[in-house]
Amino acid sequence: MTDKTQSPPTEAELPIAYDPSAVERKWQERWVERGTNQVDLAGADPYYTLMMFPYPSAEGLHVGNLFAFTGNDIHGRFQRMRGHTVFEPFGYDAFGIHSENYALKVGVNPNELIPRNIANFGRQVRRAGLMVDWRYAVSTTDAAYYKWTQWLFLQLFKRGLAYKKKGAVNWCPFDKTVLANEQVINGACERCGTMVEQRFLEQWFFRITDYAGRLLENLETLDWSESTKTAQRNWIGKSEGAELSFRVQDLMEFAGSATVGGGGLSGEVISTPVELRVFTTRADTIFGATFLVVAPEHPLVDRLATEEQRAAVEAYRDAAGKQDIVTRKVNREKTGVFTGSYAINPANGELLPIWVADYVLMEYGTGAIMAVPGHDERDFEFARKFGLSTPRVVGRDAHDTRPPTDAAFTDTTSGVMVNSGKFSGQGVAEAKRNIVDWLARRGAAKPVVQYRLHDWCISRQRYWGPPIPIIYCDACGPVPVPEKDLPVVLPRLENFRPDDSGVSPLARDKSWFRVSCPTCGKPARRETDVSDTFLDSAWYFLRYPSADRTDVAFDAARTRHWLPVNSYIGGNEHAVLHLLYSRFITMVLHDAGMLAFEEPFTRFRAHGTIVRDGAKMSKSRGNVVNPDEYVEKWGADSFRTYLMFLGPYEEGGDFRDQSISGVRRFLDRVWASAHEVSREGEPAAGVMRKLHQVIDKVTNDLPALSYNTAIAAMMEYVNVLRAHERRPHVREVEPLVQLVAPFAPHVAEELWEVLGHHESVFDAGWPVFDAALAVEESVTVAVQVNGRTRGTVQVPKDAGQDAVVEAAMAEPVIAKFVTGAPKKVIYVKNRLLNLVIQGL
RNA sequence: GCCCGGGUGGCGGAAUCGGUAGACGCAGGGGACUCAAAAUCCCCCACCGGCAACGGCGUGCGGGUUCGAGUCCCGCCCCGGGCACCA
Repeated sequence: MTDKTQSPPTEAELPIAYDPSAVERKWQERWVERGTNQVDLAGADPYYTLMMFPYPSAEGLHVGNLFAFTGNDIHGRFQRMRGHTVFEPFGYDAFGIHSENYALKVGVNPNELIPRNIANFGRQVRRAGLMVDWRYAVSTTDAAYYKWTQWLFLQLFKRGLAYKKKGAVNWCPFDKTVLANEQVINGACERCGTMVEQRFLEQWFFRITDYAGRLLENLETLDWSESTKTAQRNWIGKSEGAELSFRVQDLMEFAGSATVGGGGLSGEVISTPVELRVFTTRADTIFGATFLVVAPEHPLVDRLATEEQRAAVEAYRDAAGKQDIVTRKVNREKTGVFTGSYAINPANGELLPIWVADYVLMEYGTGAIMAVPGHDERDFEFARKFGLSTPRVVGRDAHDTRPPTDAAFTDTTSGVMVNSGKFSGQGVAEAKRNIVDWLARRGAAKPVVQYRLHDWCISRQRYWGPPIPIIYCDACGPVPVPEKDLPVVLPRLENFRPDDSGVSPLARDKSWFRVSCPTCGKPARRETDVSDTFLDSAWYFLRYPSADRTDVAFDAARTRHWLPVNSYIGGNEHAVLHLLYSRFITMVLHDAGMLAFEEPFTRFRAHGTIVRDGAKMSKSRGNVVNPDEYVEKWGADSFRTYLMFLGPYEEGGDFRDQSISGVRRFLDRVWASAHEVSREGEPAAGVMRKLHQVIDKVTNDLPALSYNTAIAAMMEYVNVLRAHERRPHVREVEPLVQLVAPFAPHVAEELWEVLGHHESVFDAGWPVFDAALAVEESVTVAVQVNGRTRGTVQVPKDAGQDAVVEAAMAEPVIAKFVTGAPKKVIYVKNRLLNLVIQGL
């Protein structure tokens, strides 16, 4: 059977050589002619498969893009072959700083640059053979798209979910724009790496914090990668704790009909002591509080500062105000100053000095804390520096009462309360509940839930984005642009470079921003900020099925039919922001009665990243893979299949030039098999057995995105198929072509035609697994003696233990280790026999 | 510091429930075909010892549980990513 070469085929018998470029050109044209990739939006059994749409960079398609798209395409093609009507749309996320900075760098207006990039990107994507229905492609930069982004803003505005506030914001001095907290990485701008500064500007925010609880709870219902869910949970950052009130000594608050001022207090003054409220998750440690700390921006700072301390407090606050947000957030030595005031610990009546320190953040909790240096690392550090005491209130046991000396004792699981009055002896969790209850009864505590999540700042003082649809009128205030006047078209600006002024370049175009008020008709001016790119991408999945509609953002019937998205694939770099914002927007529209569901993506999987030679691809390293080159050399089918083969899809892998040849050889062998088929006689039982094992394997691997192992299984089958000196039977090859189709669509179409079919292989269904054909009649059972493998025996499938023991003892190599009667025999059917002689 | 991943041959990686570690592919070695080369086809390929049969050893390190551990438990080390004064 190795004599395949005995009668070499004549020239005429040689199969037509596989020429990928010819095959791919042919089928890409034919798909267009036949409308193969056009989805019937009213089709039955809809399946919406989505991938994160790309930013169309000037450098063109990156292998990482293609890796992501291909994985999604395979999923879509597979679902189609299984009988679904599959919608696999494509689009471009082309607004934003990334595009604008590049335009600035090369000196080309983004209005020209972006369409050029999109054209190039589209060409590359088409070449890769994606099953995209281009009739529903979108670009966020089209007025027909961003009209609805603006509409979306108005929906939030209408519901009080969009508001303007002046706040400390992250300002990138290089990009000259405000950044969301999410876009600041280790204190630096995520785009350019410049250290971010603090500025106070009027900004538009979305009230995503109103949805924090739902965004967190709903995660339980989603079929998402656990790591993505964890990232979202951490970002939302729920903390359950308590708000505690500390009465400030000798400081009163006046209410009622009282008047305060020149003439002193009037007779009917109602005065109450000022309460300083703190948030804590460790109410159990209240007996260990030795001081309080307020943030420099805390509204009570002025009143807390005593005469003697006023100068020091003001100096400290001013210095803190000049610092950028980042410096404050980075770990560094603690600083602070005593206000001169004291507060009363509601638990034991002790007087606690009140400090101002910038390690307490105004944005979180109440902007004030009770410091328990014995049991909090930061408070410990602060207490050390300023010579404050660090008593112990939680010990390893009831006798462990001496103050921690080296570090705070932060263990909350095993500790026992000490030095805590009547709560001493209780466990931490128990004490926490009891102390909050006890203080609550006296009006000094209430249970509170806090989130780390901040409201979403959507203003950008930049050019390349959708103008925020608001008009400012001196008489009427901020007025939303009436929906009938949308879109507010982004005007073409020749000078779109941002400057230090803190206002958008759009503020230079007077003819654009000067308008009359939609309400009163008086002269007014437009908002000149544009919105965050993340807003563009927070709803694009809603737009796709309705991309051809000009009258609505998303058509109700189509949305009902297609959404939520069945499968969403994307990069983990968007695991937090994009997915969180999309979920938020979906919830808002759900609450507005426009969507029946509140979660947009039923299933999400993050794909891995591709590195090359063990390192991230980057221009500076010179290890960037240009897909065009490889498609040219090996064909899109080989390239796609190789990308899926180089590692587990959800982990990515290492790109090696040499290794593509193995995948190409595999496709060559499939090609040859299809051209050599025989229609005579019957398929070989052994081949059919392997075939059905592989059908089963591939059918299970594809939904799990285990593409690399599916390909390995198909390779194994081809090895079996071609191991015999015979022409393969048509029934051995047809299912193979179907299995290969999602990976290598062009070759599969060609071979399907060669095998005599007229319809697209993607409309030919999926091979049906026949368990009876896949069954092996004999199996190899490993035989161990005392747990060490000593050999194998070939036995009939499902053989009983006695038969296997007998077969094993018949093998001298095994029997020689059996030195006595087995004390115990472990038999795992069809797998393993273990004879235990010694031990036990 | 905290939270996620991950560590298996020369390389990329398999091993679904604790059951023959290294599937599949690349690279390498040998052979067939060829005037020759490419392509194709066949064989070998963790490491140590051995001509071989075979034996030993082996999944980052150290312990443990088990008849049996890449897989489970405890304690570490290293690499990649995310968060980072969030009370």
